[in-house]
Amino acid sequence: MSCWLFKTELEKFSIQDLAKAPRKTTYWDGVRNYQARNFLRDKIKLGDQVLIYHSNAEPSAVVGTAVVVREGYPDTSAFDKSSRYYDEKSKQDAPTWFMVDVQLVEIFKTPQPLEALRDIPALKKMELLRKGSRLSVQPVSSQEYQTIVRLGNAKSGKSSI
DNA sequence: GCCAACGTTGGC
DNA sequence: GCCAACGTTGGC
Repeated sequence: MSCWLFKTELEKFSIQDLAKAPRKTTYWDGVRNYQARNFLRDKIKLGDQVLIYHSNAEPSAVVGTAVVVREGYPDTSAFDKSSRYYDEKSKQDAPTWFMVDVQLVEIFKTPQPLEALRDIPALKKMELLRKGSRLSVQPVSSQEYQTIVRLGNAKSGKSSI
């Protein structure tokens, strides 16, 4: 069982959109970075836990959790000419891009803004907090995951640590 | 296979 | 909207 963090731009797809989706489940399409693709295709397994992060938000924050309900399969948006994620190089019989399906677990009572996470010693090494980090699908240690979930479910941001 | 130019991400 | 950091592309 592994833990991950998925970024999404607030205005494109939010955790509230996920909550409204049928069975609170969505395919995580549009990832167009090879390192992130490799995680989606090879490493992310059924039942893995996912932190959902809103980027380009006020403030940008980890806002909840989801669980992987389908492992990597071809990202069909790459084949769709009308999609903003269309990629002519990705072929049906040799897809370049992959996606997984995730189901909402919970929306945090207390979203965890980037700025606050930077102050938490247990998260010192977290990929999200590295300068210049842009990876939109990234591994998270179980300790980091648990730390953030505990804070997210607490009534106020910092008291429980 | 180097690297400059370009495009994108994402915090601020 | 700015721009730093990063990834990708393509000429050579």
